[in-house]
Amino acid sequence: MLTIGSLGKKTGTKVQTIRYYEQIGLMPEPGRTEGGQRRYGDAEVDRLSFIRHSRQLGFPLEAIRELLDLSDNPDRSCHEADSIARRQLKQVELRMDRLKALRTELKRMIHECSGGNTADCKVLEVLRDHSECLTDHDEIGA
Amino acid sequence: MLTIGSLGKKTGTKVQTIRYYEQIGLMPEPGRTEGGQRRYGDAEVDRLSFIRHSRQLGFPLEAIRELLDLSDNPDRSCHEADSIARRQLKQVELRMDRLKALRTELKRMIHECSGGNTADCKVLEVLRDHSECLTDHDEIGA
DNA sequence: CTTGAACCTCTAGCAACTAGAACATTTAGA
DNA sequence: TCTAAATGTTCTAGTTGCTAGAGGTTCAAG
Repeated sequence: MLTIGSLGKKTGTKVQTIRYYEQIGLMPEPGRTEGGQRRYGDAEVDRLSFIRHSRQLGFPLEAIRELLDLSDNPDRSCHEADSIARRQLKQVELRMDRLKALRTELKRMIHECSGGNTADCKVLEVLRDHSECLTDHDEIGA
Repeated sequence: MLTIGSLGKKTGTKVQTIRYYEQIGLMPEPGRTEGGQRRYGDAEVDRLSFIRHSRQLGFPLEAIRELLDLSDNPDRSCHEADSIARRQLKQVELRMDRLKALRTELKRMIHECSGGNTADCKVLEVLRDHSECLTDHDEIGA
């Protein structure tokens, strides 16, 4: 039986995060000691690892909820899990494209900066002038 | 003199967002009509464009605050603006690296999925098994 | 003068945690 | 067995960068 702290260490998860997952129903309510402390078994280690790994792959918690659901019902079609993963791949590729464009523009603007004072700073100039900009995405924040 | 709505249209910013920027002190408090409605001039268009463009390049609002500050003081060294931009470039490159690893793993897991039911779904299997994982970044969510 | 679009403030919500206060329990050593 | 430190508990509020809604006011056109 693991304490919440050792579960956290085993899975690379902060204690607060585990409690948060419990609160939103991603993790089950675990057993407690007499004194009221949480105690976990192997099933919880597995489940939390699954969640963390999925998070590292960028899946949003709602997608993970679905995936866990699928995982709990071994007779359902694999199709759904596959399509969730494909959706996620698309997101990742979209973000990569956007980041590529950003990198290009950032590099250009840094490259052209030659020091001096801000009056003729290329960085600021580029930011001021939107016209040469390659990126006209509506979405923001990579 | 522009209303908040037309300023928004000109700069591709939602009205709520403009008011939010004002609230956190990124945009100045504008003049008002007798009836209390905001009215903007050219300076505000420029400032908001600067902000939006910077946001599109992924700069966090705090960095933009610094950049605006530099921009307001033309005699200060360009060095600071440059280093903010470089910091941002580093962030972007870091994110790209991470996304590349994620894409690889997602592709692998989708590729290996052959249909059937979830009992032997590769997607779920990969998520369950952390051992083959390429990504062991602490940070999450690309 | 009326109508309807656009404005106003204020509050709450989103994702996915993170941090802190104030207190309780557990565990290992003396 | 006692005690002190480490770890646990709940609860609330903060983070970032907005977005949405309620409920009311102002503006400009016809």
